[in-house]
Formats: sequence, C-alpha cells, structure tokens
Amino acid sequence: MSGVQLLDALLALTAVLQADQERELDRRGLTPSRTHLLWVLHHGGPATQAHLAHALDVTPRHITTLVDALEATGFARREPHPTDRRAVLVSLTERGAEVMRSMDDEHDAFGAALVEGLDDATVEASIRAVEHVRGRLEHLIAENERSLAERDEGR
Amino acid sequence: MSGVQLLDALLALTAVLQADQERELDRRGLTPSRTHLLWVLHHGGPATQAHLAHALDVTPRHITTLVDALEATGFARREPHPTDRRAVLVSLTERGAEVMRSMDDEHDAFGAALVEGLDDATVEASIRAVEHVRGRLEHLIAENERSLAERDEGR
DNA sequence: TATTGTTATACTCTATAACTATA
DNA sequence: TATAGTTATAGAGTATAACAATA
Repeated sequence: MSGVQLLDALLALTAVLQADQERELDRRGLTPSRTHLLWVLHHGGPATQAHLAHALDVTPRHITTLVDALEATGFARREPHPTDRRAVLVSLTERGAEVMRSMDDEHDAFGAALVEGLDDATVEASIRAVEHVRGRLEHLIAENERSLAERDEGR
Repeated sequence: MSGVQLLDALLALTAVLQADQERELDRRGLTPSRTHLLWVLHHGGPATQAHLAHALDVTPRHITTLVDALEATGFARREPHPTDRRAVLVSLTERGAEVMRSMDDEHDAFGAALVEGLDDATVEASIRAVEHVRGRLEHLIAENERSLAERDEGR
C-alpha cells in the first residue's frame, strides 16, 4: 500500500516540476527541446549537428529543425566547419549565452530555496531517499525489459 | 549546495519515471494524452467532450482529435447524448476498460515493487520527504508568479 | 444568446526515407 | 563507400478562429 503512496507522491511531484519548467522556458520564448540543445552548446561549446543529434538522442533531421528555429529566434548560429566542408558548427549567440547563464543562476537559486527552513540532516536524507528510489526504479525497469525480451524470444 | 543536489536528483528521477511510463503506454498502442482521457472515463464513467476538455485542461477541439484517434483504435466510443442533441457521450469500449484495469494492476504492482526490501519507517519518511518537497515547490512557484504579476503591473 | 462539437489552419516534437555534397 | 546535412512526408500534441446545430 505505502509503495503506491510513494509512487503517487513522486508522480505528483514530477507533474509540478515539469509544468514549472515549461512555464519558465515559455517566458523566455524557448521550448524544452530547444533548451536542451542550447544547454549542450553551453556546456560543451560549438558542435556539429551530427554531434548534437547524438547528444540529444534524436535524428539528425530533427536537429536541422531545432537549429533552424533557434537561428530564427536569435539564440544560436550556424558557422562553416573550419576543416570539413560538409559539416556545420552550431554555436550560441550572445543572446543564447546570456539566457543560459541566467537559467544556470535560476537553477541554483531554486535549489537553495527548495531546502530553505530544512535542517541539513533532513536534506541529506531526502537526497539519499530520492536516489535510492531512482536506483530501485532503474533496476525494476531493466528487470521488466529483460523479462519482456525473454517472452518475445520464447514465442 | 545540497539544495541543488536534491533538485538534480529529483529531475533525474522524473526523467526516468516519465520515460518508463511512455514505454509502457507505447507497448499498448497508447499515448500519454489518450491514456489520460481513458483514465478520466475509467474513473468517472461516460462523459461529454466538453467535460473531458475541462478535465484534461485542453481545448474542445483537441478532444475531438483525441476521441477520433481512440475510436479508430477501438479504445473508446461515441454515443448520442440521451437528452442533449448537441452533445456526445464518450465511453470506454470493452478493450478500453480492459486496458485500464490492467494498468491499474500494474501501477499497484509497481508501487509495491518500488519499496521491496525497505523497512516501513524508511518508506514513510520518503513519502513525507517527497510530499514536503512538493509543497515547498508549489509554494515557490506561487510566490514566483505573484512577483512576476506585480512586476508586470508595475510597468 | 450561450454551448457543443467540428472544419480550417498553424506550430512544435519526433521519425523514416531519399538525396546532395563532401570525405 | 561512408558521413553531414537537407528535402519530402507523416503522425502526435496543442492552440486559435470561424461556423453549424441545438439549447
């Protein structure tokens, strides 16, 4: 019974977290996917579209769409690759870099505000609990996939 | 510092949970939105499209699309409303009802498996921690919105 | 006049397949 | 021949606006 309660609490939390994230991005004229792409550039520097496709785990075709949109809205820019004439280097514009910096700041402030009024021990315990649950989840998922694969083979 | 750690742990957990949910739905030929609609029918019985639009918080137009798809795949059905000739009653087909029952079962089993090997006290503490964090999040979000609204008025 | 649902149109995320230019 | 990116096409979530039938 209490396992279900925990699961439901987690699902409710996910919903709130996600809705909040999307609102914040919206305010800045960004979407989750485009932001993910900017984040990769922010933390890894200019990259080819092939590299981005790999990093975001989407098709190269979709990277074309995302970069088109980010170029049109002034967050990123395409440059010729210095040595490979097939390739393109995508990089942040000043506007893109600025928005990523402000999102980093906000993330830190949000994290700090989240635990305001809690003592360190409780925070530490919560971190451990959340990480434990995630480990358990990943284990269950892997197990489930294994059993599905076995069932499919057995057919 | 540790606040950010907690936030990141939660974000990582959300990502895993969500990916898993989508895989499960995929296996059954459903999408998150369509499943949400089925869930409303499962827990509330036949409903008009206007009611569903309200429950899912999307436009009536989008409900048309979702019900079209659920009808085409055999999970739901449209019937004339007995007293209001403008309206339509959407209800689960036997297939839709069956899939919802099996999802309920799976949800319970998943919750139980999630806490296997943990003692009750730890589970209770985790539930409290997650709920506390969610309360804190909602508070921060509301506060943030209030300050944004004030800033907008002040302009 | 207000409500229910639909047609029309558009934007975003995502995928596969076919193709061009370059390695 | 393999790789980088693009054109073409398609399905899904979502929105707004205009409109028909009915209350």
